[in-house]
Amino acid sequence: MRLSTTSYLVLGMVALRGPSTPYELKRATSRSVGYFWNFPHTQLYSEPERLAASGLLAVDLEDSGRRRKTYSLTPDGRAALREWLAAPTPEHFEMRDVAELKLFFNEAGSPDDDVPKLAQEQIRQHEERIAVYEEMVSRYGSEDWARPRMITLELGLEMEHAALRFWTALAAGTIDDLRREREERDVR
Amino acid sequence: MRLSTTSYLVLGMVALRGPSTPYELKRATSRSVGYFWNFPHTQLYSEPERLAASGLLAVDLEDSGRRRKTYSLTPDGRAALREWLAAPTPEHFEMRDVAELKLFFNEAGSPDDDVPKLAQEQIRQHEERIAVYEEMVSRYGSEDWARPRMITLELGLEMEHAALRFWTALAAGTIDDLRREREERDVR
DNA sequence: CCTCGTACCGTACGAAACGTATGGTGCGAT
DNA sequence: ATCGCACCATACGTTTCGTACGGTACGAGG
Repeated sequence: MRLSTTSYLVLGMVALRGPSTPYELKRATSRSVGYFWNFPHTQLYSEPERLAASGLLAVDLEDSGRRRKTYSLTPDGRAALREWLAAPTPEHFEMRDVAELKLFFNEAGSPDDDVPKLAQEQIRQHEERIAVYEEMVSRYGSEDWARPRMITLELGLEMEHAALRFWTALAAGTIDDLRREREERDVR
Repeated sequence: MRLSTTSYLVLGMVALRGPSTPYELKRATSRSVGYFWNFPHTQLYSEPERLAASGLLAVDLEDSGRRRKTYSLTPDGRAALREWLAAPTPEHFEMRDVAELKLFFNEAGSPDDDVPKLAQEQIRQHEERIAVYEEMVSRYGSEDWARPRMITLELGLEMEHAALRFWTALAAGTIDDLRREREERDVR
């Protein structure tokens, strides 16, 4: 069976807390590790079931009252967790930011200038951020950050300035690139 | 029809570039706006189709050679984009970071200390990062960052210290909380 | 007691996203 | 002229998402 990151999150959480019910896992993750790996709470009901089916968790059913399942780690589960922890980690992380998206399209404008500008306030905030980024870049030095597809901000100490350079460069450059590309096409 | 963020990304991109084929969109997004909103390239084939079905894009089929569809913005599409840009933006962004997850479970250890520690080098990097975060926090001040469920790091100028405080606090505190919770239960 | 309200807890299910795998197309090099 | 490779498009099975609903305990107020 194929294990996703969410699977390991469950495994890790059960290892951490000992035998747990889905609801307990939900409470324990929501304000901690959930920040690094977000998912709907329904996964905490379905995922342990999958893991139990593969023998990585053991189930214990409540005999009375509320239907409730308590999951605990099996030796196999512990081994899987251990293996995952030991395995090399991808050097990128993913992010999805609606606000930055909007700013992107706003800055870019549309061919006939018909896309509405965002509120002044939002733009001001954006500019402040850019300024902060630039200051940070100058503090941490600069480097090439380009990466193929998929998320891809550098991790570790590199993270800060890679991310910041990225944002800065994006706001400063890429939009011009797109404009240029468009004008070239329009000439033909 | 329900529009997702990806829908608006397509709309915005077509507004930006003018009439485009999916492949052109793919190239244009992959190294720019795709960083803020990642998705598989197949979406750039299916999503415009959906949008065309709702009349937000117009399709133009190539008559010869390679089967190719060129999409362009309709007035309705432009209106939808405009509406989205004008609408209030959620103040959070999402992230998914496997490395931070691993560090979390590593630091936490397991009840019987049977989960393997990560390599020294990874831990060193983590500690360096924490140090940087703490320095930044002290530069930008501090504030409460707690948030309900769902990703939720503050956006804007707040972003840096909220995110940094979060990481710092997480590494320093939450794990102890979980340990404590576990021990309490074990006593009973 | 006993009901009613409310916070707590669990799951079903349709819709969307994902990602791999595959197959066609054109163009330049040999 | 054909071969090879980069370019481009889509099908389709799997996973994830998130909403919406339904049951369960427990305490407050009658």
